[in-house]
Amino acid sequence: MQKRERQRFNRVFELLLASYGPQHWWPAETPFEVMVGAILTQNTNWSNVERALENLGAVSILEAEQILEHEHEVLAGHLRPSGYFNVKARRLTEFCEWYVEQGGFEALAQWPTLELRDALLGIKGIGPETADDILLYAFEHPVFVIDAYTRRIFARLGLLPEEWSYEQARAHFEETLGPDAALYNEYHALIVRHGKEHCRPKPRCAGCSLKRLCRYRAS
DNA sequence: TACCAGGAGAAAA
DNA sequence: TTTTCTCATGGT
Repeated sequence: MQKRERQRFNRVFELLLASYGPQHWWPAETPFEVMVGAILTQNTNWSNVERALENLGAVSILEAEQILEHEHEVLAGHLRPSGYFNVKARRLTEFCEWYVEQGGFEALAQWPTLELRDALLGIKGIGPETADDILLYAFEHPVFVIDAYTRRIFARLGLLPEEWSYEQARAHFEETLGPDAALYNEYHALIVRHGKEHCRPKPRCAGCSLKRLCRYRAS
């Protein structure tokens, strides 16, 4: 059963990779920038996040200590293009306070996966998807990221029940594919690429150019 | 004009 | 416990 499921998941990955090629994720210069991007991209188009990151980079506040030196209004002003700027300024500040308290990247890189995940989920504003983005793309832990595109695409392919919780879906991907951070990295990036281009909420995959992928069904 | 975008937490039912 | 509401800019 699991072997068959693994073949299905691998087939989808092969089709995506053949269609789009390697995505070289995450689009960031440093692990900390990955973390900032993961918070800013919550329910927001990435192009808007890039504007906010450019604003932060332009005034040299792309390090945790630098972010903490700024007032909420100043930080929120730089984050404005990413939307929800007041919420995200608070979330980014709370995250940076924790990050600095723990000793920064080098210290956190020594933590076991589950311990780090639990700690991240304990920070207000860091939910499961954001935590897993950070774990996978900043710390290279083998954690599969489940986002809206993953749910939509795999539900339409008949490979993921829509009613499953985040943790159920993540466990299913990880048990099916086996622990492989490099694979998870590329797979999630390809899912987002395909989701952006061909799998919008409505209409259901009409006009999708990936005929073989979108016709693929578990059988 | 309406919809959508790489969520999360608080409030209400 | 589950559902609904709020946060907000920018592109299509």
